[in-house]
Amino acid sequence: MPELPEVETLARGLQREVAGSRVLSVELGKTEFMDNPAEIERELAGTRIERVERYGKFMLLRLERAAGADGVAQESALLVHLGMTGTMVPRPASEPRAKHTHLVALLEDGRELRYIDPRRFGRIAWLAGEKLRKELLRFGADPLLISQEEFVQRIRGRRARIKAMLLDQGVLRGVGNIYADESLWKAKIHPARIGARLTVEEAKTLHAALQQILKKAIVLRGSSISDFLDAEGEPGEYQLHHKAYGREGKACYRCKTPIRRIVVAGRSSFFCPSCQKAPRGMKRGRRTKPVPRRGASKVAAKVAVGKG
DNA sequence: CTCGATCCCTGGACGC
DNA sequence: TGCGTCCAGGGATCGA
Repeated sequence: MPELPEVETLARGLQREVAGSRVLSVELGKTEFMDNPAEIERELAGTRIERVERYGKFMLLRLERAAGADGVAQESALLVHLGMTGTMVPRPASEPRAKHTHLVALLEDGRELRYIDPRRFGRIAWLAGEKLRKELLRFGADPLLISQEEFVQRIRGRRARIKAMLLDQGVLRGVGNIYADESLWKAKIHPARIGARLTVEEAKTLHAALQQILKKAIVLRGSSISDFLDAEGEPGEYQLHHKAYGREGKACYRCKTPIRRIVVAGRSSFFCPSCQKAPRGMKRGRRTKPVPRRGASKVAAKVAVGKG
């Protein structure tokens, strides 16, 4: 699945391969996962891709500035989310198109930039000006840029489970299931722990673990799980370094205890039951056991208005 | 606020 | 070999 390291890898590849190219024409396949297919086709055709960058799990194809409805030039971009199985690759136009190719942008040098996505869990949108700005503001901090202080403050400021928080794109943009589990394993924190109950030390450790893992994964060009390939068609290698994700029943690399899989925040969560101690009140097997909260009355809820 | 459930979708794994 | 079934999972949405 493309998460931050995979998207970063692909965005860097596309920056090398297609930045500066002009799009001559556009062909669309299945379009129900696109925000506004007609607009995408119209706006992309004839424009120039100025640069490609990563934003969370999105790739941003920054486009040449063009006049908006009011005649004033505004910034615009094609937002591409790869979902579970999406990829975007430049290929010679003469090469047969892969099955599930849903967007094809013909470039002036005779290549085509192709978006391929069997499951269509991805998203493609064209946005400009204020709409673009507002869309980007929906997302939280970049996990590679967030300071330790801010990370600790955010994590400890909420009562959601840490796994859910790591996956919440409004908190951190770009972390998905693999890297959430890997960083929690490295930091020795159970995925079902409540964020607000982490110690400052634990939160600091998690911040460091997350950044180290993401950086290493980028160096190794991401994890190739469901046939992820970079812009050159090469698989990543980080999947060979996974310590928790996908290792149910296998020995923990630290203590030999078999790795377990539970569902947290609706997602498979792999962890070492020995290194990553379960929070109190969550003993084995028992799910749906909410921690009783003192003082969380309706009165308190009513007062809690007017907070961002 | 936070939760779980449900839906979207296809391919791969598995059982017979 | 060829079915049918189950499952994976990011994100939107909805009800609790």
